Amino acid sequence: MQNRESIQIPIPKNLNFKNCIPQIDRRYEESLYKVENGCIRRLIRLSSGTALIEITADINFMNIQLTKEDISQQDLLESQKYVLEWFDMDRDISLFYDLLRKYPQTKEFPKLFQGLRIIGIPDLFEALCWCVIGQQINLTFAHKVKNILVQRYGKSQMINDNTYYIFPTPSDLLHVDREEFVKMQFSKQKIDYIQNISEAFCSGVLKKSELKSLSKSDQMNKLLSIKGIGPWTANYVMMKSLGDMTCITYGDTGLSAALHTLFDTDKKPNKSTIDTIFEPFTGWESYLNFYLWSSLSND
DNA sequence: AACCAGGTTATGC
DNA sequence: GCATAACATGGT
Repeated sequence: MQNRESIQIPIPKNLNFKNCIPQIDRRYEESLYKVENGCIRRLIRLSSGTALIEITADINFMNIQLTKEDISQQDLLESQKYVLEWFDMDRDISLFYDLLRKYPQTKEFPKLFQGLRIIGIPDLFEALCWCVIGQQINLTFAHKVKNILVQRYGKSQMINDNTYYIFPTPSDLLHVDREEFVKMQFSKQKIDYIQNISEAFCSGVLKKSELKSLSKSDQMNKLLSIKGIGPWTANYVMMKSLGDMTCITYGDTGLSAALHTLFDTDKKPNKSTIDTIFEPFTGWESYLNFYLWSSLSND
């Protein structure tokens, strides 16, 4: 028997739910959540089982509807924590906005993207797999591959005639035959990477909570020690999953394009060029990186 | 039809 | 250390 409960979270300064939605609801197929009329629905994993959350917002509050069997206080707490992390709500970004206004290339950002937060990927394993899938292929295709993987190996639940999926766990993928991955259009190289990463989680080499307690350079080294995780992926997941605010996705196609357009750099700016541009944003590199990505689809 | 895509590893100088 | 090739295939 499904029960329903709701939670209200006051919306912090410089968080605009409506302006966050385009970052979640891209024009790609997506099976991990549904976005419709300003409402985001997705299945999430709580310690006592899965739950559907439906997120809406008015001017002052974010409203989270929880659907689950036997909802406990703990479930409500964990759901709230999930949303706070997903939307990076526990952060005051006004200092970042002050910095953006200082420079001609970014001074319009606070207006253009008012209240946009880094949209996280709370599941570290999902973030890493997404990086591997997306490596060197176009995003349309990458989303197709991800959706097939999710629908085939992720847990699903039917609620009110809709099927919702959760990204597969490392053990869900650990023993999937290579042939099955080939059918899903993974390259042999990417199959190795996915299996390496799954194994790292299953054996305890990689664990989000443990990684979060390490220093930045230790996190980086641990991630880079796994075959399939390079500098781009390490920075990406540290930004999107570990809450590190100082990440730059060097070599990233989108970042390069944005810097070329806005800062008149080479089409593929090198590390020192990028560092010079990011230097004044120390402590907010991830946000600048994220806003630069957003600037690509906003012309 | 050619070129590119939310990169990473292996190899060679 | 830095440049280059191989990976692998759909999208534009």
